[in-house]
Amino acid sequence: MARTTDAEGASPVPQRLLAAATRLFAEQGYDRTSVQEIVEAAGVTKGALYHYFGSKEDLLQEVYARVLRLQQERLDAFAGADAPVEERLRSAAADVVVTTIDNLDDASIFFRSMHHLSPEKNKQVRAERRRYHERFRALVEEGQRAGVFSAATPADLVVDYHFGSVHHLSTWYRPDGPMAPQQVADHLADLLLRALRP
Amino acid sequence: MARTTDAEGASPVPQRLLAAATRLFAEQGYDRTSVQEIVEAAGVTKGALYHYFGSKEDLLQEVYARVLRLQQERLDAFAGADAPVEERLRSAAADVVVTTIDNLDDASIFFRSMHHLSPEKNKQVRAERRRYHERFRALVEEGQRAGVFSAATPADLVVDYHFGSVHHLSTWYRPDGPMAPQQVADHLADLLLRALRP
Amino acid sequence: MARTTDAEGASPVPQRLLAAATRLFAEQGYDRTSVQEIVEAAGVTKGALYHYFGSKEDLLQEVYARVLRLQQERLDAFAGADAPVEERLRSAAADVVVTTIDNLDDASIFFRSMHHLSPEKNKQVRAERRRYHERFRALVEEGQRAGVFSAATPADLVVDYHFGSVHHLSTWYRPDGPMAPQQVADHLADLLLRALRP
Amino acid sequence: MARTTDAEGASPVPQRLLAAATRLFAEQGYDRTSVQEIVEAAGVTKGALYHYFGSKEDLLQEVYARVLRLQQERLDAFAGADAPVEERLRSAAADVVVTTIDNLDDASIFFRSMHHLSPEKNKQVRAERRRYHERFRALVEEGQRAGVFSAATPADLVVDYHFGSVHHLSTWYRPDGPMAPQQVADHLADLLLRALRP
DNA sequence: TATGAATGAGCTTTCATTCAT
DNA sequence: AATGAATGAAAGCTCATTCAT
Repeated sequence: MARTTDAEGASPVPQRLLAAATRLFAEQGYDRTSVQEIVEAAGVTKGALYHYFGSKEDLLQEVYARVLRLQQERLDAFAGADAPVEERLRSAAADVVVTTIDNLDDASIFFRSMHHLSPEKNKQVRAERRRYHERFRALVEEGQRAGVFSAATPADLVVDYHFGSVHHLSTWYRPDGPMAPQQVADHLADLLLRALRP
Repeated sequence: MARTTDAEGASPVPQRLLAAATRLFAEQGYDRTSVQEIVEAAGVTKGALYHYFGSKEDLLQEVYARVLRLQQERLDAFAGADAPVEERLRSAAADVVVTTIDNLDDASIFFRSMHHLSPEKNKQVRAERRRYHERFRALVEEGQRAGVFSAATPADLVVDYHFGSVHHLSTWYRPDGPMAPQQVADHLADLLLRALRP
Repeated sequence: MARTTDAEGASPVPQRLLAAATRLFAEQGYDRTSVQEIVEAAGVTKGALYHYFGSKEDLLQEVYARVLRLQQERLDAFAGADAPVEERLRSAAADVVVTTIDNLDDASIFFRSMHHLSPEKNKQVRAERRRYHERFRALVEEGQRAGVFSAATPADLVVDYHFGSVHHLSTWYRPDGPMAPQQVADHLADLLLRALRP
Repeated sequence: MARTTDAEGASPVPQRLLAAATRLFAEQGYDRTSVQEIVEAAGVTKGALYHYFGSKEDLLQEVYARVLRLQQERLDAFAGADAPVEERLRSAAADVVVTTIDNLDDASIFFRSMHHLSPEKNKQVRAERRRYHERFRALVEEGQRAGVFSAATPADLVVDYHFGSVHHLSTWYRPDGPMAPQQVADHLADLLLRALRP
């Protein structure tokens, strides 16, 4: 009866399905992953999947929702801390790197599979994504207004510059490589802060 | 025979197929694009496609090959110019942004569909990609050795930092938005150079 | 008889299920109607349905049984009345038209979905149907023996001729059309009686 | 390798598919017939079916189109003949009965499966059906104006009365029964003409 | 009396690819 | 050089029914 690690008995069925889907979507991409593979990995049948999720796409959306919620919570915590703005930006910028590396699966899916969502759901995800972006941008603008950050570059562009590098992590970062997640995070946050020096 | 895309006097059919495939892959993704759609868009039949290309995947590889060759040529030109290293880096960094925006289709495909290539072909593409990365890194290292760039961050990471933002362009840049390609390019190059200030 | 909507609370669960099934089978056909739709329309769950009915097919059979019982009762009343045979035939022939129009849903199901019943149940329904046919035929034969109806056509065929037109009603009759049910009934009964003139 | 009677080699693939579908739809109904059954009966694969027909529904529509064309042609011939109106109506009314009996499969499908067509296609079929009805009605009206038919009943209703009995044939007529198709046809046409006597 | 999670078989349709011509 | 009929495997999804509670 032994199946894969996500197999039966361990946790409630919806969670098992979500975990299996996350791993497989990240490994193979959304289109290349069949519903059959997902249910086999989760140790259930198709009927069970469709009992809990309306469609394969719904499963993808749930993955997104979970990631977005998590990242937003962390950003809010770091951005709202009681510290100078440059420290808050640095710690938030580094944290998103570490979190992303710790969940490279989620990150791969995030940037690669967004276009598989229906327009409607895509809009929803983009809206939440926007909230995240804006919270980060507000940090940059706060520093620019305070004069501790250069205002030479529009804050929007600064945010996209940094998140580009986060997005890119899943392309090049390897857990068995020479750099620890925290090291990478420190370097990337440092680059951001240095770019913002007045 | 003349199999390459821009070669002399080749039949227009392969080019038409390549162009159609590029557009459709960018719009819908590789998996969501059927061979039938491609041949219809190119105005030929399936038999013709399989006469020129061994498989759908071959078509994708050709798209990659074309993009990679183009970008490598441009980088070589900028990096090898007769100018101070900071100017050469700035112009190369800005140029890749403009070129990417001018060919957002290619860029979308590039970062989204790489994993659809077979391991063998993937290796080939990664090798060429590596050459590109290394030429860029060499520029950074040259500046670091010369003391005009800070050496606080490993050059590799600097390159990935910048290319992350380039990669990210297809996610957020809109041609009808407020910023012209050159403006975006100048800002992003500026951020890079500022981050490298000693 | 208080059948408000099919929603919960109004009437006993089996009736609610039967009413919902009747409407949905008529609207969409037996195969196109899912058990899920039926229980939702009836405001209960699947378990409840399977508590009262052994299967989806049983539900269909109940619909048939109800219709057949009703029509047989009416025919018996009209055919056994104390009146000349031509009046009894005319009123019975007209009544089945009015009753059918008043229950077009039942009629649609009757002629369209009979083949969904298992052979066993089909036989049962056909037997009851036969009883109905024979009571009607007896009326015709009575008139033929009495010389008030022409005997040129076998009574069986006469009955099928008339019931063909009744069957056909669900194809063309529209409640919002120009003719009232009773008008249609009078015309069709008249055609039958005229065809039987010696 | 022996398959059913519709199997490979006999006739072109589309015809084989159409023939197999007609038989199966009539025997089991549209919903109960799987695409798999059709292609097996025709001795081809699913891919072949979808090469020629866009969908299962398209197959049904083709069956309809063929029947409608045939019946319209026959009616036009009989109605336009050079003979007294009562003879033309009688022969047309009898012919549709014989033709229907000769193609009981088509008739079963016709009246049982119309509602499986999409609204769009249903409209198309209804329009052609209407043409047929109107040609027949014109015959009745011609006789009514000429005074050879009673005008007591609206011509529309007369037509529906007769076609009800034709429609009904697939419910009761059995080829191995006591009456030959032509006998049934003569009786039914006779009933119609008798009902129309002034 | 009633729930609803779970099953497993079956459904229609899509698609990259082959091959005789 | 090019066609297009045909394949065969796999896809996402539906559904009547069961059963522990």
